[in-house]
Amino acid sequence: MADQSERFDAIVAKLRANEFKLTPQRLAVARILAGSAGHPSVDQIYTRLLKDFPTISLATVYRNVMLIKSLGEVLELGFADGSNRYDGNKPYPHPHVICVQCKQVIDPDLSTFKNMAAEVEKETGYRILTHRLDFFGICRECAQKQ
Amino acid sequence: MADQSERFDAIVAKLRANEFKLTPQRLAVARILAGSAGHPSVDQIYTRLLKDFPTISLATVYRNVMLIKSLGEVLELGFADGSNRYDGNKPYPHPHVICVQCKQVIDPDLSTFKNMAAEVEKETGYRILTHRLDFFGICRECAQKQ
DNA sequence: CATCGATTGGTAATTGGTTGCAATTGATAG
DNA sequence: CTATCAATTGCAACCAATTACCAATCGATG
Repeated sequence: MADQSERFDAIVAKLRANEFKLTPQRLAVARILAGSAGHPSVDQIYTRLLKDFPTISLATVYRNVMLIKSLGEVLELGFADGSNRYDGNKPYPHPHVICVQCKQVIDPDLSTFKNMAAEVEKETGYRILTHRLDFFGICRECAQKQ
Repeated sequence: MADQSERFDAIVAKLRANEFKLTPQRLAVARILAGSAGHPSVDQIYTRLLKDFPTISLATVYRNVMLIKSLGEVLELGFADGSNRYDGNKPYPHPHVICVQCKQVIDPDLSTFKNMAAEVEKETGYRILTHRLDFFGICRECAQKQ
């Protein structure tokens, strides 16, 4: 995992560079995204922020996550069921492992996943822009609860 | 690509084994899925069927695709934008390459993607059930049209 | 050929994440 | 202190793929 405060600083720098105001709500969203513990959904970010900002609006969280995403500082993981998870800690494509029961999302360390995009370009003639590699399974905790 | 008629026969065998009636509409859906040329959406299957079955209902296509999917004979590729593509030719997880412009979906031949699920299980302690590997890019045809 | 449950066709309803909008707030400059 | 204006709030509305519903029809069987 990348350093959390470094990532926070990078996001804030991008916001500054594009002359967006640094409101407390916006900074709080940035701080959570910089950590991205568990790859939170917008709703989870919203819930966490309610403690410090009891009147914050869900719309505000949406807008700020989208704003930071538009600056390239957060990776959006959209799933077929309509749910979205966000990773501002490593805002570039990388493999994920998702527990289908508790919905936890973690980053595995894969030694073998290298230059596969290059191989695909050679094989297919496509110009590859991005990719997704997701593994779906049951985490240790959920397996024990059975 | 697996043999189309073999796949069709396999799907029909599964339908028979589970005592579902072999209606013309159902068989036609099975035939398209067995080929899965271009990894069609439900709507694309529906449009193709309109030529032979001018009164077929979209609901019928949905029902039969879902039925064949429930028998494990078709792979569903759900995307974050809500679109779904189906592959009854290779109904097991495998890599895909998607053109973000024309939405064409093809199957690349990847030599390096092997036993990655096993590596993930070892690394994370998860019991891996399935996976998705998607590359998004621009196909040759769309690249030239620019 | 008769029977009966499965299937079909046509359409309305659903769904829940996301966005639009009017009103309000709050930070900043003068 | 006041004016200004972007940001935020709170809620209503959206939206399109999918599902539910039900009467009419069909497939399989003996």
